[in-house]
Amino acid sequence: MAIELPADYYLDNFRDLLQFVRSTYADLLIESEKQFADQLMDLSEPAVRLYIRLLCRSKSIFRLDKLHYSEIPDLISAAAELEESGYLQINPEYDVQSLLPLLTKQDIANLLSAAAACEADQKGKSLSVLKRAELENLALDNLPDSAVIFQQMTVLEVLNQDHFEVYKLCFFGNLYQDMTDYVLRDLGLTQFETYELDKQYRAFDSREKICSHLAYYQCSYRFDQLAPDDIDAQIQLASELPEPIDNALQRRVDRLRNKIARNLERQKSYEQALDLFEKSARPPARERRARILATLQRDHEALELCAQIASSPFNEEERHSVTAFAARLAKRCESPWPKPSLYKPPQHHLTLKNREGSVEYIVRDYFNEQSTNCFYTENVLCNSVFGLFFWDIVFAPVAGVFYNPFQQAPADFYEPEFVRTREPLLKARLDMVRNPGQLRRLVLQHYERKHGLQNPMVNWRYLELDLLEQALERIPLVDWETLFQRLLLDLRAHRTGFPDLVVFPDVGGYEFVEVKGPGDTLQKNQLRWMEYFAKVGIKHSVCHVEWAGEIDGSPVVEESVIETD
DNA sequence: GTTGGGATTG
DNA sequence: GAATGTGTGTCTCAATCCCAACTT
DNA sequence: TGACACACATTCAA
Ligand SMILES: [Mn+2]
Ligand SMILES: [Mn+2]
Repeated sequence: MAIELPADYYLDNFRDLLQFVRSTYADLLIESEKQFADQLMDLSEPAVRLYIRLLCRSKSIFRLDKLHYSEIPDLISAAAELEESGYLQINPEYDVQSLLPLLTKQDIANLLSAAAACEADQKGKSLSVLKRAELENLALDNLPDSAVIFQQMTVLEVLNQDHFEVYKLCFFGNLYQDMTDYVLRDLGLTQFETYELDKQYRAFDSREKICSHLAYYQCSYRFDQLAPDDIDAQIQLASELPEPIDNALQRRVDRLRNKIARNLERQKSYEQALDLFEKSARPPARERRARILATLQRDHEALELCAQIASSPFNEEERHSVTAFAARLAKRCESPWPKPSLYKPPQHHLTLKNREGSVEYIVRDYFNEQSTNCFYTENVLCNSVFGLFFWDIVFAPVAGVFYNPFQQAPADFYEPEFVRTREPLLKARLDMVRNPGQLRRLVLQHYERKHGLQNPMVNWRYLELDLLEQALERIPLVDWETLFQRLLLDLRAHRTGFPDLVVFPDVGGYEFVEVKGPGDTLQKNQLRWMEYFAKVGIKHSVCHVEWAGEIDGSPVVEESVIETD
């Protein structure tokens, strides 16, 4: 199914985005941003085409001689027109360092030997054995001025990228999506559910919010440019983070704070890390603070923080994260602390022959040779059935959560208010589970009708129909209900940690099995699912695998499958 | 001479 | 043998081109 | 370009 895009595809897409934002955000755009769109649309088509081509590429400077667009035969006049109207700079005043990425190794070597020849400074002919970075250093020392580069080539710099960023941010609500979303959709590669787009709902409802989000992305970008040991710059950067003025920004800023602070912690800048983590409201900020305090021997403060976490955890994950740590800490400073009771799931041990492929597939195939049918699904099964069953509620028309056609989920999907806002719908749907046939009907119906459409919980690639059929047949309705209930408690955190395998014995029933190869142990999120299984009576176990013929990795004469309990 | 990481394209 | 921290690989949209490191 | 699960190393407490 080769889908052809119209010849004007990138013009159309660009105009669509620009015009949407230009009209929807007329009250929030500043004058220069509006002019950016208005004047661009007055330029000749070849000029606009060239501008969009360059604007959608990842760098901002280009070599004219490397550009070849069959639909723009006269690049020179298009570029001249763009420069005339301020959308392009020809041969911008960049220093040698900024221009180097335009050059190949061969280019740099040629420039160097030309410069050396002029100065009668003979260097060895062996420039080509140097690595790229070494050549660049040589160039920085020996190429006096970017003029020598401009003698060899014409350079174009695309201007007004910052204005386009504003348009993209307003349109998508973020800066990680871009024009390729149009292409992927129109090629049929990622298809989105159709939901009502009300023009009154926008990603941002004030200029201040737009600016704050832009500032956040600036900081995020700058942090990625910094060296990990550049402590001062990171602290400075953290202090420049914008005040979070909506939930989305709060989430983004706190995630960046955590990222920076975690790095400071790694660099042993503990005090600064503590300060920054304290500004963050999101896990694992408090946990990290407690651990830092403990390494600083400030045990009582650390324990106090653990007590705070225990009494008002952000979520189950955060509460769980410090249980073992706090107990050890309490023992160290002889303070009282409830003894942590770790759930121990049922275990069994398998000795199998090692072969190519991951241990999960090996165990799956082993089970399939026994009298069972077994699938390696991890989170796919539970999440996908959830997504299919609640499909229309996920995409229910709630005010303000859909503002562009490229959303795979409503804006609030991973926030607690997702459940709060849709409480009656979710409750009614959950009550439907126990009615025989309803779950199966809705899941299969959505599997048919929505097949291939993006959904935050559905993984179409790994969700096979026979898995779905068997799971719906074997897993009792009450079990589905309890699985959904846990997912709804925290869609972000509980969508992970589901056991590797689902096993359907020929004799009936089912079981979730987590596979652990040599040296692997249960992760915390996996243990929490198992704890829950135990509480609600869902059969589950951990299957530890050892390799036949190996002891501690060295071969031993033995074979055959051994199973022990 | 191959390959592996990118950027670009539709 | 827990409990930590840290590093890796696998998803990737797929085809193509360019370029820089190399017997992988 | 992360999210997620796993692999591996180090440390520490019975
Ligand atoms: Mn797994
Ligand atoms: Mn596993």
